[in-house]
Parts: sequence; C-alpha cells; structure tokens
Amino acid sequence: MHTVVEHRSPGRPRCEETRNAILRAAYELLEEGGLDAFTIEAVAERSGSAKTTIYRWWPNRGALAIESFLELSEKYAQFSQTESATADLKTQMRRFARALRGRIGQIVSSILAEAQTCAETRSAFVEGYINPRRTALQQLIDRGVAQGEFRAGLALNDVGDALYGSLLLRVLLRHAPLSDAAVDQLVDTTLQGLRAR
Amino acid sequence: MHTVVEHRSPGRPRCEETRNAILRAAYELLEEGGLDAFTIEAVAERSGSAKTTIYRWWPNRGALAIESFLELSEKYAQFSQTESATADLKTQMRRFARALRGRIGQIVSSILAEAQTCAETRSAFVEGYINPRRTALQQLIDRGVAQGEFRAGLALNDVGDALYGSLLLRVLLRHAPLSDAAVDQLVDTTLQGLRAR
DNA sequence: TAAATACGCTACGCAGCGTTACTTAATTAC
DNA sequence: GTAATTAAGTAACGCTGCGTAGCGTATTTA
Repeated sequence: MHTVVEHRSPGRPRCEETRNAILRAAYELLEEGGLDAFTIEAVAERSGSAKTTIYRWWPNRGALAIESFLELSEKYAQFSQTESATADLKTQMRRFARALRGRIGQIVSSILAEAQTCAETRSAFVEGYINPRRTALQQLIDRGVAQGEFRAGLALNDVGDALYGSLLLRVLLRHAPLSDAAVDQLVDTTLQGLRAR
Repeated sequence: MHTVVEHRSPGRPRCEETRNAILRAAYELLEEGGLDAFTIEAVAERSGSAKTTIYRWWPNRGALAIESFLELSEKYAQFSQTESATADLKTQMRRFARALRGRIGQIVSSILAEAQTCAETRSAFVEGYINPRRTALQQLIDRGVAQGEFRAGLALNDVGDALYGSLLLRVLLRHAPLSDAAVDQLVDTTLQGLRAR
C-alpha cells in the first residue's frame, strides 16, 4: 500500500495559526482604519505575534495587505450565468459595487493607494484581483456576442476599464453614488454608448 | 481721484518668493519621486525655507501637494471646439492621456493615493481638478446632443466616469497602455457602446 | 518707537520602519 | 537520546519623518 510521503525539511514547521492570526489582524485593521491604522506594529500587537515573525514572511506592508485581502475577502470573480448576458453583467456590477460600498471599498482604496508607491503591490493586485474579473468579463462578453446581444469586435481592455474604472473612481473620489440604481444606470450608459442612432 | 487703498494689517507681510519656492520644490519632488520623495523635510531643504514656515501655511502634506499641483500644472480644462463634438472629445481625451503618460501622471497618482487617507485632499482634488473637467465635458455633451451627434438623456456622471475612470485606472494600475491609439479606441468603444445594433 | 507678523534655526518627543542578538520551542536525521 | 535545523518571541537599536516649541531676527504698520 502506497501512502504519500510528506517530505518535510528538518526544523520547526511554520505555525499556521500564527499566519492566520496575522492575516486576520491585517485584514481587520485595513477594514477598520485603512492605511493609517494598518501598521506592522499594530498588526503584530493585534495578532499577538512578534514583529520579527511578520518580517520573516512578508517583505513589506503592501505584500501583507494584498495577501490578507486576497485570502480573506470573498471572491466574486465567478459571474452568474443566466440566458441574458446583459442581465448577468448588471448583476455582477451591482455585486461589485455592493462590495465596494461596504468594508471592501475601504480596503481596495487602501491597496490602490499603497500600490502607488510599491510596484509589487500593484502587480499583485492586478494579477490576484483584477485579472480574474477580466477573464470572467471576457467570457461574458464572448457569450453576449455569440448570442447577438453585444456587437462583435469589442476590446476587453476598453470595456473592462470603462466598467471597473467607473466604479473604482467612485470609491476613490466619492463624487458620485455607488447605489444599485446608479450602477444600473452606469451600465446602461456603457451598453448604449453615446452616439445617436 | 479715487485710488484703491491697500489695507494691510501690521506686521511683516508674507514673502511671495518663499511661497513660490516651496510650491515649486513640492511640485518637483512629487514629479520626480512621487509620495516617497515628497516629505515636508525634503520640500524645506530643496526650497531653502524652514520646515516651520511650511507648517505655518499648510496644515499637512496633502494640502501642499494639491496646491502645488493646481497652481503649477498646466490646466487643460478648456476643451477645443471644432464643429465636431466627437472630434473634440477625442482630442481632449488624448490630451489628458498625454499628460498622464508624462510627469503629471506620477503626480496625479500620488495625489489620489494621498486622498485615500485625507478627505480634504480628496475634495480639493475633486473640486480643483475633476469638476472643471466635468463642466467642460458637460458643455461638450450638450453641444454634441444639440448637433445630433450624441443621443439625448446622457448622464454626465456616467460618461465622465467611464472616460476619466478608464484613463485614471490605467495610470493607477498600468495594466493597459495610454497611447493615443489606445485612447482613440477607448473613446470609440464608449461612443458606440456594447449593444449590437 | 512699539506692536505685530513672518522667517529661519535648533531642538525636541513621538511613531513606525526594518534590523539585530538572543532565547525558547518544535521538528527531523542519525 | 542527541545534534541539527528552522520558527517564534523578546528586547533593543538606529533611522527617518512628523508636527511642535522656543528664540532671535527681519519687515511692516500705527
């Protein structure tokens, strides 16, 4: 009988509880007070771990922020799938906006801010958060085109940036609402375009 | 003969040269190294003024950043005006993207980051930078609608956020280009919308 | 000349960064 | 068992930047 042999290097193994406590403390602090509250020292204190332990595993606060966010925030990258691509698009954008209205919005805005002074944070956010959503959006667009709902030849970058960019801009600047109704209207505008028919 | 009497309070007047030197140093530092380089101490050193003088006039670094940006960056809020509103829109978006590709992009992204931890910075940016552009965009849309180029009933918030949000997102995440061609395509997508005709 | 205000200099206490040296704990290899 | 190895915790450090205070000097009005 063959059993999979766990091959472990010698030495004390990493403590998963500690890791989780750190990630959770980081997430909570980001959620509660944004970048101001999110300091390595605060994370260490809240998690009950040592600052040195944190620095052993994460090179900087951006890396910790991203990892806690990606691991603890719920991931809505899977779009719903009904017969109408248009309806699915609206559902998804509403869902995203709902997350942004809540605590996730605070975290996302903090990460975007951090990403402006740390390239690794930026690319980690793009790869771990934005890209999965772009992929799902691509599938939705393809489906919409195949079903004749959307016109052919749509550029994913443009559509994605128009939709996600609008919503994220509202999180960053708070100059316009993110209510379901506002999102529906925004999607409608994007669907219809500006041109007179 | 009436002459306007300059009414001055007693005491040494504020030194305009010092003020300008501070604003210029702040702008240069933002431009060169973003938020990392932009510290009050660095501004003081480069401007040849004292830290205490800076704190006398600006409550925090966000206020200084915004003021230097709004005073020293060229303001393209006035849109060009030909007979085609569509062409003007493209011209304007290209112009904006060109600024974002250059040093202005670094500054804008820094200010957006700073705005995430400072509400005053956020509202100052919205009022001093975003709103003038929204107003100009509104006029352009109105003109386009009147000329039959754009459909009626367009919501300014939606159009502005789709266009500016797309470009700003690309500055923040650098996941897609900001070239003239890319911008043209993005505007085209926004103009046409997603729907099949 | 007095009062008021601005500017510069030096210095301070504070917070957070990222690191070091050291001790203790947990695990594998022999 | 014992040695080797790796992790976690503790305490302390030097550094940078923040925002403030005290004081002397400069420039203006009354």
